[in-house]
Amino acid sequence: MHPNLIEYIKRYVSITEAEIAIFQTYLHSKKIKKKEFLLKEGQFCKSRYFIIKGCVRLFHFDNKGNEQIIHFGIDNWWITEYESLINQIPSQLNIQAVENTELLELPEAYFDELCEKVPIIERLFRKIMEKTYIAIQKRIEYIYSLSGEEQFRFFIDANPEFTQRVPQYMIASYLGMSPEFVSKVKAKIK
Amino acid sequence: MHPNLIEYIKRYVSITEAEIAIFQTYLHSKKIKKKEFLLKEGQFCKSRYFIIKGCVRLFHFDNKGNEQIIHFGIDNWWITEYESLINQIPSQLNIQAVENTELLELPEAYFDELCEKVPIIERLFRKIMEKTYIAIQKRIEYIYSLSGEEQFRFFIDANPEFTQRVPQYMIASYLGMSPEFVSKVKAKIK
DNA sequence: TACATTTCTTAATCATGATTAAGTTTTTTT
DNA sequence: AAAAAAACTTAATCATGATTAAGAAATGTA
Repeated sequence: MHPNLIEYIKRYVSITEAEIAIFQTYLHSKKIKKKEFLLKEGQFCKSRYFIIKGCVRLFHFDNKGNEQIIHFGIDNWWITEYESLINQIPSQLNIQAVENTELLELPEAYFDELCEKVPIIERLFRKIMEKTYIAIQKRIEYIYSLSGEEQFRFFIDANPEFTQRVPQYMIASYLGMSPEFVSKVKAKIK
Repeated sequence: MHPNLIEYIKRYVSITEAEIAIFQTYLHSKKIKKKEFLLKEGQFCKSRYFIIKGCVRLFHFDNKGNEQIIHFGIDNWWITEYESLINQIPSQLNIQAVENTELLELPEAYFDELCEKVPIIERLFRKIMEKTYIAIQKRIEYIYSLSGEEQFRFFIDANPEFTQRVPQYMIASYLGMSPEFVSKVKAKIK
């Protein structure tokens, strides 16, 4: 198994070499080029993906036809479209590579089987979900308590790596702001 | 075990009578009166709570000293403050009863033990978290794609029971709007 | 190197929804 | 039933950040 994933897992749970070996058999690696899609609107999402290296964005088109970025994924993040994956319905969202991206794919079809063989995996994903939930709840807190300018400053302070890797207009979209406004705030900061 | 919780569990996983019986031994019932606190800022959150009947709100005070409601919990919802519970840090949020509320308390101290005895519980909570995550991600989608007026209309259409049970200014706070604005929109609807 | 595409910037105007300030209605308490 | 407190309404003014429109800079491609 890729050392990044082993290290990631060990941040959440204790796991044996044998358990890792079994987990490994359920994963296969995948590479997508910049601008390629991992999932398109209307398709069924059938896997969870661990990003070894790269960056993807999860987005949809809002009622006015504007791209709205829901969130990003970068190195050492799990990413998937839960609504499609869990409810087995067509995805309303797209997952697209922002950079050339190297992933590990964990197909959902065998996920329950894996959890029965290696119950610690169930715990791992329960804990990942809890952390993810804490993060998204904080995001809502910031949306409501900070001004647009404060949100942008906070984002670049908290995620300096994104600022390098992701075009500014995508950060604007993620933060629900117009690119023009971000440009104005940026000019003010310098 | 309370029939509401049994029914709730069965929506997510298959569970035997024996497993329910074990789960039961980890729960104790609790009642809080309207305006009483389940958790106060600064305290450590040590349990997950299942609401049998009633309504609570999870809120904090923002930088301007305004109450900001993060979310509500009503009948047949699990509620807790995950950041405090998982990271074992003092809570930044309050949980307060909006109505007299009847709960089942599941202490976190024995949660891992319970999951080892009854592994299906780990799966149950993993699945609950996934559903919860889908819901909160949709909330972010609506925040960014709907106008304030649309968000309010959508909320009351999707949650007519809340409109009856929760004061209007709390719904305003949950939606990140001023009570005056909600009042204006409501007048427009009639 | 030149051309094309993508991304970013600047500035003017406009709209949504906050704030302020009264006043009214409803609910709770005495 | 009266008084007090809590919740809601209305209307005027104001601010944040969107929209529009144009152009500049950066990046990619022939």
